[in-house]
Amino acid sequence: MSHFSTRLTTWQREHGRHHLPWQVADGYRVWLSEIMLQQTQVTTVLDYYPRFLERFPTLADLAAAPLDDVLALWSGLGYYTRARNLHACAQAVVRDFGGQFPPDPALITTLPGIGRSTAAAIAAFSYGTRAAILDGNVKRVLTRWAGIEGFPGVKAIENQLWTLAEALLPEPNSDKDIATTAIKAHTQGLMDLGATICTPKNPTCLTCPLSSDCQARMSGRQAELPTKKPKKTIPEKSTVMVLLRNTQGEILLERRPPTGIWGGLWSLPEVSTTLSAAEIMDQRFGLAIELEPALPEFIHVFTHYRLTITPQPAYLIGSSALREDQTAWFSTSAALAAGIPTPLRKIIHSI
DNA sequence: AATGCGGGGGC
DNA sequence: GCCCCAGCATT
Repeated sequence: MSHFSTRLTTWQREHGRHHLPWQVADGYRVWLSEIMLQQTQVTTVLDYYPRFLERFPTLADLAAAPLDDVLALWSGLGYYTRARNLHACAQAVVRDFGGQFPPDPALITTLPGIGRSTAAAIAAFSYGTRAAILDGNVKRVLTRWAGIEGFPGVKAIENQLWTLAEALLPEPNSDKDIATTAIKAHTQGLMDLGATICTPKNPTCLTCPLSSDCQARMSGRQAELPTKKPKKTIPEKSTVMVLLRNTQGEILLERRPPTGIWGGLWSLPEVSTTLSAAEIMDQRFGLAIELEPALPEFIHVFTHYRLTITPQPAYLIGSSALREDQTAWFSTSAALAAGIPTPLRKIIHSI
């Protein structure tokens, strides 16, 4: 029986994915893909990635751009801290590393938005650096192959998986080209195996290069491993979003605080109930408004809570003058082109 | 060590 | 509905 990594890399070269747009030895493109792919499926990223690269062809372009432009292109992708860190990271790479990612993962992890696994992926794909990744795919492959019980999100299990991932890396090779090629095929192989063979449900073990000594397969525990995340009931929340339009049909948007949900995005002002909407809008923005009938409420689901949103249309009575720079009037087309959360996109499309 | 942070694909 | 996705930062 050949070594784990030998079987994996051989399989990857024959059956793995080779035509994803970020499979290039270019630190900028690799990094961008890795950030977009954090907790986000390949099919989703395939939609955003080319648009982003078209607007920001180089890392220097991204570093020089306004954050708002970055958020606009990230709109709908979620986890918006990633976009803010992406922008800050581009500037840090220009400032500290002359515009190129260093090949050492220990240096790469110091950059904003890049943790241990992402740093290893960037180093491995860009330079062939010998470093282990540990994403959702790898956790699934390794817990099954080694028969590791316990939710992989728990620190002790995760540490165990990191140790195993390191131990399974291809042996160092004095031939630099052989070594880098092996690292790339190994790293890509783990991801490809998790995505196409060792899937969460109904893994196709018959075509898996690791099945002969896979502990889960040998004991028929493919469905039990990896151990599921403990379930928790998610809370229900509700909000009223004030859809205020001026005489030109523009919408009042407010920039959200940099941290918390939808951090840094433009969104509608929120109030707790429709009853207090007019009063709050007067107090907070100095705007006199008149309410219209509320639009149908709808539910927006997050990973950690469900939010019932009531869109509350209103029109302006007096002046449209704004006293804060965190608020602004947007035409509907300008709003759709800005960094806004998905529910607001939905509301604008409904009016 | 646990929690917050989006949105959607796929079943 | 439910599970989970090329995780990280913060507490």
